[in-house]
Amino acid sequence: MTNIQEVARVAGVSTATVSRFLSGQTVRSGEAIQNAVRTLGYSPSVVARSLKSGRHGAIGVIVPDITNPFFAALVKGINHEVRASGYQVILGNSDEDAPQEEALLAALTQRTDGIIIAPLVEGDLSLVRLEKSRTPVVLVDRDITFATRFDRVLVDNLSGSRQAVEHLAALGHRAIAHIGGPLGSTPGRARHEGFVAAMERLGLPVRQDLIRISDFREEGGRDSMRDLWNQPDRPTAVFIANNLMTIGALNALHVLGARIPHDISVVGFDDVALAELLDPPLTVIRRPDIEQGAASARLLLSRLEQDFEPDASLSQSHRITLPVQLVVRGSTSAPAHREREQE
Amino acid sequence: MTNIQEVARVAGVSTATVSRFLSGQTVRSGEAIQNAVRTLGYSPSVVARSLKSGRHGAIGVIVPDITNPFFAALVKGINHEVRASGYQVILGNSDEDAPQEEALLAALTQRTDGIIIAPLVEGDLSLVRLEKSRTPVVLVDRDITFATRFDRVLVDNLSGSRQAVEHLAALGHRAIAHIGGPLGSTPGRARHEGFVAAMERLGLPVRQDLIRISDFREEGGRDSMRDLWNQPDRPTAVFIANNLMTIGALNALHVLGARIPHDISVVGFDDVALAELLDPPLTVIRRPDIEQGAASARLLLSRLEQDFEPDASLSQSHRITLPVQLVVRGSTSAPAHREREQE
DNA sequence: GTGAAAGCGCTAACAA
DNA sequence: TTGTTAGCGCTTTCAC
Repeated sequence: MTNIQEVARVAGVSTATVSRFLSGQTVRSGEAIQNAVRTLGYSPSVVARSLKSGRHGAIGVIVPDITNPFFAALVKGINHEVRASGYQVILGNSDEDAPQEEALLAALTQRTDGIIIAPLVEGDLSLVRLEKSRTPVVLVDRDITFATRFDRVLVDNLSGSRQAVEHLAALGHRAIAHIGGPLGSTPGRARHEGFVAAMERLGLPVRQDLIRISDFREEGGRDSMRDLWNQPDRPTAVFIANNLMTIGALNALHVLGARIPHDISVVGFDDVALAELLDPPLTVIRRPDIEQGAASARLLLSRLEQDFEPDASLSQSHRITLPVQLVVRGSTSAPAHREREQE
Repeated sequence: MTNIQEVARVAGVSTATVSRFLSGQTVRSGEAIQNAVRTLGYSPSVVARSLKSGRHGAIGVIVPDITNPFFAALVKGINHEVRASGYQVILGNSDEDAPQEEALLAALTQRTDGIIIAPLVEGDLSLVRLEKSRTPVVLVDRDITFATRFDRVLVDNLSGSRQAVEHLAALGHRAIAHIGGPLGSTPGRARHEGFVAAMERLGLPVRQDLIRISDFREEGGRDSMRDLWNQPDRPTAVFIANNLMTIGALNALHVLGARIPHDISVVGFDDVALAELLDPPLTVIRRPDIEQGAASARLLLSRLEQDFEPDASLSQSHRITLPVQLVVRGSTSAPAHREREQE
């Protein structure tokens, strides 16, 4: 790789002049430098620049599972928002694995100027040390219990669960099951809590035998659903805490020969691309995904701008909560065997 | 951020000794250094290390669209394979946009030791200069027309198209439409060529009015399908070149009230998670996705190892082609109105 | 406007 | 085994 010295030599100037020219200052020998740069195919070393300046021109994004369409859409929203800012978006996938997340976080904080992260769990240890540093961090979709310094963009999970339960209850369901995500994570915990709270508020029984805490993955949803189905006293409806588990559960029900919604009503959290084309179309709690990414990117970018100003530390941390919405399609109906409920 | 000098000062040794200790050599004052590191919360600057050593401990992955489940799965395969190697995987999403791809490539080649990329087009200009450098590059899923230096992991697109056409022809279809991707990209070109070649080999008419070249995106598939459906002389079957366009096309047919496969048979390229739960279940060409990522990662990692050896440049570039497979489900059947074909 | 020189944090000779 | 020192490529004072 050619370096700035060589350019300086070819152009017959000092490295300082080349550097100035490259940063947009007007210099006498601009043309000669331009030529030298082109001839040598020179481009400045971002590593050396980073070392010197402490800035990287990049922001890091860490998601727990890039194969989850929700996070893919989130990233899309971030990309779109950051595009014009001059920053590069660098993405890391922790694959729902704590050691990987920790390694990623260490790697990306050293290579970027700020981080957008959906932490694995609310007690995420690898974020503790970050709180003391001055790196701007935005938590997206998943909260942590400490770190008041960080900005946050979340969705109203409690409301989502409530809408799902109220919808099912209004149809006449009492034996409503829940397949939840890890209770250590924000969406897992909040959707579970919202489910329990809504059931209690409506005077419906919260039956532990109808609650399965799983892992936000397709296989987990499949196994949990199969398990619920094989109970002696089956539920007439199920509320599933994310898209991948819903897909798994639908596959399980398909294999088991269950008829939806006749045998069981299904509400998923997160819309999916094909929801309307499923047999039957899927009733879901829908939430903004691209917009959630965009909001977190805007928050981070404004922090980065702020960093250049003296009174940076004064500004409060922001917390944005986006609304969610029930979308009723064909996978929910009144329970077929109402009499079973009377036992 | 504390640096190595401070650690040295606290431990009462020189920076060189600290550096040696950190790189695993045995030093007399190891314990004191260990303590200083812990107390100060020190971790070495990867930027400074990179500048000094020229190595980054990371590999870059550039995909055209992270919201495409195929690429998400590809990334998963890469992650899984790289996990134990000590390298970090850093991901970039070019969003099917050439300037973004170029910027990403520039950014990642400077921050990583090697690149896995699915280039936008076969004449990708931003890869030209990389060929001259010594950065290891693996092309995955999409080829380029130059650059014999690079390794490649592709799938047998021609065979995929042939299998799709033969399946439809065997059912009795003659008016087979094709919704293709950009002809400048490998999968777009190869699947289109495969379609035309298979049609000709079977003596079926290749009707230009039944071919739409689109963009691999959901909206493109939807628009193309609507367009085909509104033709005076409709096709009885359609072969669609990727998953996202297939989803778009299915949505369009749903809105138009078309019955699948009665009114039109559909074959998609790429399996989708919910294919079996669709109404009707979707017939597709399936290909290995995770495995394709894993293969490209293995190729890159072996290049990186090679780089430490003297005769690195001697080794040939590799080319791996993975097979694809027709999966027949419910979206294909014999055409309903055979008589229309006789006109 | 320009050049000399210091230094960002680290590692690898080279001496001791 | 350890310390001294040079230097990776760049930017930015400070003199001129």
